[in-house]
Amino acid sequence: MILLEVIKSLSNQTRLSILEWLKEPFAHFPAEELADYSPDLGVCVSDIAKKAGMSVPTVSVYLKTMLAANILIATRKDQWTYYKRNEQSIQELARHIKDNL
Amino acid sequence: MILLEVIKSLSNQTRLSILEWLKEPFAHFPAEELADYSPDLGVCVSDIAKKAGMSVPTVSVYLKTMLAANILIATRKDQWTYYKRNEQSIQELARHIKDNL
DNA sequence: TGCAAATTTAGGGAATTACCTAAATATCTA
DNA sequence: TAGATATTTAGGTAATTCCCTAAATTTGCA
Repeated sequence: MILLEVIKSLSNQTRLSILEWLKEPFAHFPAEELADYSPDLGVCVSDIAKKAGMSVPTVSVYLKTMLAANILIATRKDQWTYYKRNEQSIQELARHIKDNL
Repeated sequence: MILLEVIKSLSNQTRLSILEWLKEPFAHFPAEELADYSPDLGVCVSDIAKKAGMSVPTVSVYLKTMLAANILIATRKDQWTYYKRNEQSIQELARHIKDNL
């Protein structure tokens, strides 16, 4: 884990919020959009962009940044890319800060 | 704790390194400079700046940023300002990421 | 094949951050 | 009080980040 990369991927309010929204999708996204939601997949880019009130390209890049830091997991299915949290990496981050920072 | 503020204060390699150096001052600063070192106080600004290879003003601002985020503790003594880690806050950060992020 | 929907990639302006030097301030000491 | 040392504040340039629109790509489907 490259700590600086992970921290940078979280050093923006929108990206931090996305991570929180994905913790409980049903609490943050309209039910229609989650019609065929699965915890395996997560939420697609355009739904996240709508929630963030930002353009799809901006959010797409944000998600890729977090994916590169291994904080999110992406799955392409048909024409959608779904993102979910990487709970293991988030716990690893907490552990790393606790023990090594 | 304002998570974003804390994360931003750590989102720079130099600031991250400073936090690590302060974990074990004797492993990272010349013994002469630590002649009257005390864990209560920590290390002074100019010693940290020298170690970082950066100007004193830059490092002074960096340290203030981390102080504002409550990740460091500052003590003014005579004409020196000493900085040490705020271990409690660092553990609180780890806990916050573990439980709330 | 060809259109439609979702996403990604490119390109660019605005805002923020990085980091410097110079100047101002604080504090000790002669 | 004057000088020396440490730090902070101010001010500026360069690099990076933010976040947009336009264009290109991917994939499903008629």
